[in-house]
Amino acid sequence: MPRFTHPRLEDVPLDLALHALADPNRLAMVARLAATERLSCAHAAPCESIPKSTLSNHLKLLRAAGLIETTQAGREMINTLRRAEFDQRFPGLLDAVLANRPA
Amino acid sequence: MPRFTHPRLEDVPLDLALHALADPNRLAMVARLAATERLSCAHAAPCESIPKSTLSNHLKLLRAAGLIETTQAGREMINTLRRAEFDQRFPGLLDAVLANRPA
DNA sequence: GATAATAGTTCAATAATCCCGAACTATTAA
DNA sequence: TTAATAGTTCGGGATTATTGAACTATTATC
Repeated sequence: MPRFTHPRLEDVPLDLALHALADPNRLAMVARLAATERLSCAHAAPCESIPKSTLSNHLKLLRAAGLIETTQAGREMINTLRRAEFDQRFPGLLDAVLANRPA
Repeated sequence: MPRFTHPRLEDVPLDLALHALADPNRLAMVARLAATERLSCAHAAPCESIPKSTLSNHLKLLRAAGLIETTQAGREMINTLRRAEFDQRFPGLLDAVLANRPA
């Protein structure tokens, strides 16, 4: 099973971070993680209708953007927001984005 | 000659705004406009090497995102940042993005 | 005025990305 | 062992991005 590689935040360019956030589904997942701390991939999904492979791809993108960390726990993958690190790298950015997210 | 249509900011979804900003060239243009107030398309370009058609397309995207307004002045198109409107629609967002932009 | 130059748009074709079903892997449950 | 679960990876079709070439409108020059 894959052991994921997580980038150092200093290696994440702003563009990549913005791109990761510039999608309703991904942003919804980030918002959930911001509120919930730990979520399996399936539980992080914004809705049931989104296919597994698409979801997996979204989470991969969020990982590459330094937004989430994924660790294996049994047969689940547990995702957490790398909030402190992300906030240190891009001060105020995630707050501003989340604050402007539609309800 | 085209008379551009500019969206009402309330009709601009967050995703579109973030997507518009999630590109180094477009973000550089926004930063220039934030500093310079009025720029023709060519002068808004972040570098010489970027082709005209690409530049035109970038500016179209920025318009669609409610970030810039383009008006014709002679044979130039003058672009200005719709900062007040954008800030009202997405409070703190543009500030946060610009503040985190690489130098 | 005609001609050329300028500033940018639009079009069309190629390149790069995204999405998602199908097949696969690893772990737990029966 | 067999089945179920949780997710990844792969491949191809659909979408989007990039850019050269042709075009349009405006100003400058002769």
